Amino acid sequence: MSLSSPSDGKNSPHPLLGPRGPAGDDAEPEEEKVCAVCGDRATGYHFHVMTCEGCKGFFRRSINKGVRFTCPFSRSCLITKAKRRQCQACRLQKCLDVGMRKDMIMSEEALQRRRALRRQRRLAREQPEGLTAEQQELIDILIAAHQRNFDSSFSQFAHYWPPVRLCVPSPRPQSSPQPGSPAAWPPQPNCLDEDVLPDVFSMLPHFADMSTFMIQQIINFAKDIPAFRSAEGARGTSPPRL
Amino acid sequence: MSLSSPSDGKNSPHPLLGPRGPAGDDAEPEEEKVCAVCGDRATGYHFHVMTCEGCKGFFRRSINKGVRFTCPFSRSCLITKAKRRQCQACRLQKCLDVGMRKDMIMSEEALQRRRALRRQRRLAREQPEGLTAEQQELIDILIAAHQRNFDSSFSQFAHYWPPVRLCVPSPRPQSSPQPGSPAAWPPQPNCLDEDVLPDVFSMLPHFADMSTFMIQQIINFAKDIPAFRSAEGARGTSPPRL
DNA sequence: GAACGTTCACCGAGTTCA
DNA sequence: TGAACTCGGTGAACGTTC
Ligand SMILES: [Zn+2]
Ligand SMILES: [Zn+2]
Ligand SMILES: [Zn+2]
Ligand SMILES: [Zn+2]
Repeated sequence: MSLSSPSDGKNSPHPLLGPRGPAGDDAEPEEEKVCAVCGDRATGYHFHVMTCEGCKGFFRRSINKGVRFTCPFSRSCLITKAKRRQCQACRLQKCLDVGMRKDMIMSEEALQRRRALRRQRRLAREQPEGLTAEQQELIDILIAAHQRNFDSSFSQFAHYWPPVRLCVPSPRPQSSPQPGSPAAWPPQPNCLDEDVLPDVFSMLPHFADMSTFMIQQIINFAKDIPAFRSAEGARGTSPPRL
Repeated sequence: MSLSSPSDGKNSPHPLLGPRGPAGDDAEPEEEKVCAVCGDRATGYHFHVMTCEGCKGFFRRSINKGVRFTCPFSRSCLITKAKRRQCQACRLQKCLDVGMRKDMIMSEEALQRRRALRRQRRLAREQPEGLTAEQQELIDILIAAHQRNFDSSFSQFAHYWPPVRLCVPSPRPQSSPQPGSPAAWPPQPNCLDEDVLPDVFSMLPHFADMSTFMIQQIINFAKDIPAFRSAEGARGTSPPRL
């Protein structure tokens, strides 16, 4: 098998994994699954490389701790299943050589979020919450509508940069930001002098655009709620087309 | 994200417009079915764009969960079949860029309605399914016999008016109803005086007639039920001839 | 048949503990 | 340290509706 070439067609999902292949022929579940680092039995792809459980954990721990190992020998130790624990420096080097990617280790911040989310879910699962089925359904509808339509990161507002920054007219010879570039935000306090106030009016069309967008979001949210639609039908009022 | 589409040949105007391929060669396997997002084999239009099953599911899940992905790189990752799982942010961005429409994802409310309707139909379909064929047959027989023999409007009782109304002997010079005419029913309260009680006995023949009619109806109903007929044969009892 | 949703093994991250 | 876990994302296969 091609040695762990980084461009390897790792897309081989073993089409015979299903109903077992020991039909008699091939008779070889034969695991090409060999750790690219130490040669032990691999358990799958870990950080983009087929490795064993040991090298998987070793790589994550080493990278996360950020320690720098030192080889007591000539930095060319052979890494085998039996000797992999002898030299951490060469083991880690081998991990990197075969292509294990440190960027596939979750960041500490991502971990925090994941842990918090999981704790939350655990709690919610263990607290039955004496709610009616209808109540739970309504809650689900509201949550889904909110999640679908609320841009929690406000990334859509990136399309609504003002044509000219408010602080540009400032006499200060500051680092003049390029128009439209997302730099120097929020505006510096010195930008709030009243000498720039007249320009505020020139921003009105921009504010109008943003308001339109926000109202659109709210309408989309409301459209996902049956109570709103039924009220609309009863009153014959239709949401404005935008 | 205009620059994230170097290999973005998704602008192919019509991969398979119309029933005939452009090649003219009939019997064209036409593997123009390529996912506009990742290049994998597409399975049809999903949310307004020709995509594979993976991108279809990914798009629905991502939108419904409302999560906001963050690209660990420069937000210009190439999306291919092999690498599409590497960066969810760029994959979702590509989905939106090629025109996948989030408004074609069913809202939670629509899903709940769909699920409820399906449960209802399933239940209605499986409820009778829980019965034996014989049981279902017997139910049909009973219903048919009932519908054939039960006079749900009691219109037949119109033939059994008493020859003389109970309240006729009353001294009151009321509107003496013509015999056999369906008027002034139910009897007025003043007819219930005990001075008319002796006349009740004169009604006995009338009651007998009515009872006879009703029993007749019941017998006719029973005759339409095979279980009754077989019991009759076994015990040698025969229904009274009327 | 097209295009929605649903299901459910499977995969690979992290996590636990001897 | 690593074998054995938890668990959420993934996507091929499938069910349903029009
Ligand atoms: Zn290993
Ligand atoms: Zn070494
Ligand atoms: Zn795709
Ligand atoms: Zn990216």
